[in-house]
Amino acid sequence: MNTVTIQDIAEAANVSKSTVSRVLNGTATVAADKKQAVLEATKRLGFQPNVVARSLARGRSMTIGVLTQLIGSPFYDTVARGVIIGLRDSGYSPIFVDGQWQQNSEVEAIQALLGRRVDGLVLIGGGVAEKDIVELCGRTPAVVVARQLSAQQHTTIYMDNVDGGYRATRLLIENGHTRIAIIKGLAHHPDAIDRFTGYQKALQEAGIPLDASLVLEGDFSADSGVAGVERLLADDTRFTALVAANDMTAFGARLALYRKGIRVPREVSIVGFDDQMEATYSTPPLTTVRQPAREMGQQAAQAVAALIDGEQVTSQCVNGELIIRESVAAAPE
Amino acid sequence: MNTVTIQDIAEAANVSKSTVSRVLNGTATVAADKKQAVLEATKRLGFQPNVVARSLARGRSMTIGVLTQLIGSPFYDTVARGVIIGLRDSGYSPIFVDGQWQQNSEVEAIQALLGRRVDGLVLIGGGVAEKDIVELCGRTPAVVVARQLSAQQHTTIYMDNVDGGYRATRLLIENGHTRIAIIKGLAHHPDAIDRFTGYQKALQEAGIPLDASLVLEGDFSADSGVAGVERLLADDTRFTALVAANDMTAFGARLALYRKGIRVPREVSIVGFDDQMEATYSTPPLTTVRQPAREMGQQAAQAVAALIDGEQVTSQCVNGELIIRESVAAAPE
DNA sequence: CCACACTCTGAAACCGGTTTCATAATACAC
DNA sequence: GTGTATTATGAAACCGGTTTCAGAGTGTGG
Repeated sequence: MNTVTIQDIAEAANVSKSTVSRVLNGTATVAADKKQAVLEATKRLGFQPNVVARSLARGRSMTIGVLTQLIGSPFYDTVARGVIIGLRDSGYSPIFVDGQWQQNSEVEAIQALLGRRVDGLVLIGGGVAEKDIVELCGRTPAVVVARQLSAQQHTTIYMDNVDGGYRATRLLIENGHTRIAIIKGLAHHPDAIDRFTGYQKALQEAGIPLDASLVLEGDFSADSGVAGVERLLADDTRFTALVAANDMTAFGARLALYRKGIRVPREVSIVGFDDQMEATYSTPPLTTVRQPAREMGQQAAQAVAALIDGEQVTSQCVNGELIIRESVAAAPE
Repeated sequence: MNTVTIQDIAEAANVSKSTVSRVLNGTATVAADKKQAVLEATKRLGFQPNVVARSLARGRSMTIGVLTQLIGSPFYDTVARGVIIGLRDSGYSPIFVDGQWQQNSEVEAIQALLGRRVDGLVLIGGGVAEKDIVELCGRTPAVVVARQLSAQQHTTIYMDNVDGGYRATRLLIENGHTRIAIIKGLAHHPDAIDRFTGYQKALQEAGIPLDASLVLEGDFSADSGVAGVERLLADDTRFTALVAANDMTAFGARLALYRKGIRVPREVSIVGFDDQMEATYSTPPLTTVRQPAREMGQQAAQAVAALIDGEQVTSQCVNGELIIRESVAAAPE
């Protein structure tokens, strides 16, 4: 049975609960012989302090609540993994809840975390309105990651997606492409909107008019990549390059092209977003804008720990990194 | 401030703590007017019960500890996701710790969970010896998933990897292949060993002698897929089909073949393991043995909840499902 | 030898809930 | 109308720790 309590130790060592606590936490000096006795009893009885009781007494739970959006892209998983890594050796344990990209379930999830009296919060993505976040969290330190917020009230760590979209498109233009299609992400998703903005910006800068027939709707899924390319082909829209909302969409697009016997990159160049693991090993290896997902998660973890310790933490905007592989080539004649 | 306690509600509603608790939990009948007053005060003051205190008092924390191995393959992530889904609406929240595939850190991780007085444990994969698991967990219900244990002491949910390896190889044989290479997973990983056993079994049954030059070491990574194929090619070993330890390895192998201009599946057929999301969209779409990762996680979650409720739960051995796509074709003449 | 400072240590209060127990109030039967 | 069963409710104990507080014991200085 695992129910060895501090009281049992106290009796075994012939001291009081208080003394046991002091020995175990090193909060005060204790006579060497008693200390020894306590330590011995602890070992002998296999005492494991009850974290729940300790949390209650101390008012700190030593847990960080993590709200994540697990459905869909591997990106959020990677951020979450980063949080785990960032928390390692910090003494905090993460506890995860899933927002499912739905506002009401996100709110519920955050409340569940708060009810557990987490010491801090990491919110990965999500769609809850900014002011609600502020209100919900109250005094609990929180950092928002992989999502851009306008308010200064929260520490946020995010990638500049406008810049990312711009650079992806820019790369294609530099390779001589002018007929550049784009398959967008979820219509209301800020990342998707920003990337599209970057796309437009690059086009405009190069004096290439925006052609609506080259702009396809999508939802970050591989299927929407397939559908986008099929649509382009069915409409007989000429294009020599493609910006995909993310790598999954790029994979879908690449498959649709493969099915039609269209060579990548000889006939069509592709750029993705995220740099998920498989991008390195797709055929051809995918050129993509790397989102430093793990690093962002890690930073978020460290930021929230710092916030709990009362330190000031500033928001971070990281830039994506263009990973050049083999899915982009010069535009065909 | 979020520190509204049950005491505050009691005062506001002019009743005792006990009554508040009874109203909130429905544990006893309370006069309608007092009930009303309590509910009103709860709402007005925005009371959120302190889960930590409640856990301590009830002796149940309503959390399930999940030990996962996050490093590496997407498979474990998917199982973890399944656990989250399986726990949804059960009232339990998962709390994750990472074992990093290292025995000592796994033990530490489990102890951390136990210290948090989790009500149950889900152990995903991992390498801790069986008897240690039994000893560690003590009275805490635990289920082991994605790992086969011999002892009956724990509920375990796992895939039959021997059968999986057998069926993958069998498929290739049925397609007329006799020169079937295999790139194995981590040397001491039970899944890898079992899959290789299945491979041998299929070969033997078909009267094909085992050729050591067709057996390559690997570690479940895409890189080991690349290396395996390069090795085969460098040694000039003839092969027309390839069993990969998992999908990532298959992707690596496929890329290495692509680099050499060897067509898949026309010249070489490939079978993978896992059916991770990208397998559907690789070029060509990968034929693979699907591990029902999400389902296994989900089942594990439900099993542990059932165990906590004192129900009997039996171990489950699920069979992998052969997902036929386009990476396998008849052996060339 | 006494006063005072300082070090250890145990008793008790506390964290915020749940649950037992006793009692007051009410209902019901006769 | 009295006795008894039943119901509603508050006081207090409890979960397992931490922390405050006060007292005992020891040491030092005058």
